[in-house]
Amino acid sequence: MKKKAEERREQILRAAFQAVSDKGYETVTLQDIADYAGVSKGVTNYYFKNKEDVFLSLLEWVTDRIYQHEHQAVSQKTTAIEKLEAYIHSVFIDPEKNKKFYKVYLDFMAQASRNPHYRKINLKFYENCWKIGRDIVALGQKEGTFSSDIQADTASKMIRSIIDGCLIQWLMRDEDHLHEFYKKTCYEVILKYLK
Amino acid sequence: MKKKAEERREQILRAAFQAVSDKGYETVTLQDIADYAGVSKGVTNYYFKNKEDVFLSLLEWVTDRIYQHEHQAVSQKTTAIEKLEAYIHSVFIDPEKNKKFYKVYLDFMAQASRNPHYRKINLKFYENCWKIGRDIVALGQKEGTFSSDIQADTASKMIRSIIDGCLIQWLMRDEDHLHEFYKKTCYEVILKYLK
Amino acid sequence: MKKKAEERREQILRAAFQAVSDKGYETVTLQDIADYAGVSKGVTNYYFKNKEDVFLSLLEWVTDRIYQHEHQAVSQKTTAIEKLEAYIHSVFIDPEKNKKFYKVYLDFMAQASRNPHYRKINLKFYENCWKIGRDIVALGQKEGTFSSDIQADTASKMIRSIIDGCLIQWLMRDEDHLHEFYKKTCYEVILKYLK
Amino acid sequence: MKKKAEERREQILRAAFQAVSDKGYETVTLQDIADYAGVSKGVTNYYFKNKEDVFLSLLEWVTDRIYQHEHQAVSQKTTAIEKLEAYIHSVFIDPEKNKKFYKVYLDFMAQASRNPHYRKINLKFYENCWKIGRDIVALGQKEGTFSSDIQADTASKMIRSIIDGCLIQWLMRDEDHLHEFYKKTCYEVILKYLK
DNA sequence: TATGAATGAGGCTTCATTCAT
DNA sequence: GATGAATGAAGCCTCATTCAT
Repeated sequence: MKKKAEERREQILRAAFQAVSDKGYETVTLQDIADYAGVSKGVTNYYFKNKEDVFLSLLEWVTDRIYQHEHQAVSQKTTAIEKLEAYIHSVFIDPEKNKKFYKVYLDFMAQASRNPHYRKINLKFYENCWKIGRDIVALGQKEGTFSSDIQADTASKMIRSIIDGCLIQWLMRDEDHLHEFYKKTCYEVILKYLK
Repeated sequence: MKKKAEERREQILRAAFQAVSDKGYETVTLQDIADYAGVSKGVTNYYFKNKEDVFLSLLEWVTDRIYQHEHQAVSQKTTAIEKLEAYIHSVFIDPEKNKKFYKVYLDFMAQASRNPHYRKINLKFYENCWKIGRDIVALGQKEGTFSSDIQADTASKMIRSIIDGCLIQWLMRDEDHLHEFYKKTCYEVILKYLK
Repeated sequence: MKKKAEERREQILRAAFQAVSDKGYETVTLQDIADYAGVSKGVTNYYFKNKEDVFLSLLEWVTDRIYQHEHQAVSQKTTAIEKLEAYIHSVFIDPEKNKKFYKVYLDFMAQASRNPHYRKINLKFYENCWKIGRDIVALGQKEGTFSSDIQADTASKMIRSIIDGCLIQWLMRDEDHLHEFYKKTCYEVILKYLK
Repeated sequence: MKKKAEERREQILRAAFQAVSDKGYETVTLQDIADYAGVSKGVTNYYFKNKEDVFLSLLEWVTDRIYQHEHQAVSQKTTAIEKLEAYIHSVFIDPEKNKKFYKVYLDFMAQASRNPHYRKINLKFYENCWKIGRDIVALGQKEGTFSSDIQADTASKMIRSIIDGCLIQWLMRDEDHLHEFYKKTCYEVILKYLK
């Protein structure tokens, strides 16, 4: 039954993800989430302590999924350049998915700016992302592909800043066709920075 | 009397800015704003059509102020490098102010991701910022300081992406002392990109 | 200045009449009335104690005007039948005016059913109307036109009941062209009753 | 469970009827209705979309109940005169009930004069009432009791006009003992008209 | 006299949460 | 486990009224 419960929770989180993406963090109601999940209103309160608990769980779940996806993509490549490409490629997955995630992610960052619980979960996500970046940079330096003037640690922070900065700006412009532009340019900026 | 009303509106916007920064876009109430402004509850509805009108006005007001400040800083310098430095310097003004603004700005971007009214105001802000960046890059290219391989237009988008990406990451980490790090590194990344 | 004030009050009452007819007793605001009167918001409170005072004055003013009009019409005729015709004619004046008045009058009767102040004013109106009816019936009986089986007093109550009943039903049906039907049939019913 | 909900709605409508009768359409609050129903404030919004929905439902419910009552009374008699008597008797049921209903009904007519939703419901009520009247008149004509000069259709409109006109005037006069007078005279006027 | 800025009470409505079934 | 009826807190908004100018 532990198994069943786990599935139920994920079903709700998945619904919550879609619901929040559609309606926004503060606008979405527990009723909305229940509707999206195709369950009754009470269920959410049965599997989660309260609304905030749903959202904290959602942030954790979604950032972890994103990270796993990125990690997997990168780990399948061998050279630093290939890994960097794979990373960017997995991050800029496609307009639909990026939109869905970054809408929710912006909501959570807005919360995180005032609520340490969200901040803590986001920090874990950051650290995972930084790790990916740091490893790529370190590998590139070992390969001689990237400049040894830069610090892998510092670079990892910048890589994620640039990625998030680009995808947020892309989201704000609300023109799907620019996705390609931001993906390509983001990659170029990072590459030039690392070389 | 037109004058008086204008002052009143700004007084309320100023209060709203502080209130939203403290409590968050969705959490803040009109009562909060009135309290911050030291006026009665009804005043907000007297000077603004409704809550959303306050917020739209606030976004417009605050982004315009920011832009004016940046513009002024840059226009006082003559070389591209000086201008870029001045730009970064005026953006990364200080931890307190950056925190205050980016908290509110994140809130608004979260709204903008679903509400075209906010998106439109933000786009105007973007365009202003891009203009600053584009002019600096174009000048740098004319001076021979910056590479002529890059497009000023493209670069201007990246400059702002990097800036916002850095400041958001900085805000999320909630460590004031990192402000210096992000400011310096942001500048370096941009410079390396432009050269 | 007593004169001036009286004119101002009437200007406001006239505006209030139109405003209430358009928007309804409970929906209309003092601002609406001021707008209709082309004066500033404060004026209403200057010439009337409060909102209820405006409405009480309005009911008094409008019912008195109606009565004066009816009275004048009837007094110009000599025979009972002519007077009755003139009465009905002046009551069923035209669709536009009947609509305007009965909308307001219904509002006031709804109030009067619970508020004795309105009830008292309406009673005065009733008594005026009854007087018209009673005089017509008495004259008709003296002439030998109307049956002497009926009591003039009783008949006067019925005459007004039938009139109001007809015009209210007409108003509720919201078909202007039925005005003629109700006018004609109302007259016939009364006549048959009196003969 | 559908059953339970239906009962709840009726419980609320019953409470609303009493509350509106006591306090008036515009004065009554949802809190009042909840109090009268002995439930919490939220319940009303649970069973009805909003305040207007409560009122529309109330008008429909109450006019239907009245009609059913009248219809039943009439259908138990066989001759036209008996039916007419039964109709008047069921309409002029007693001062208490007439007061309660006509207070509410006046409120609704005041609304109906501007709001087509109310008007539509009232029209259905009218049509039901007219049907009762028309059938009585037609029967009377077939029996030879009533004049064949009048049109049943026209008469049905007049019958209801006279009834409403009398009961409204009676309500406005606020003297319970006059109930008998209006009942008797109303009947006489109608009878004389039909003969 | 007249204006309209300011106040604050009060109502509708939404919704997280509880809890009996 | 699951449901959804019921509660009541809290916010937005409207508007009569006051009052300084």
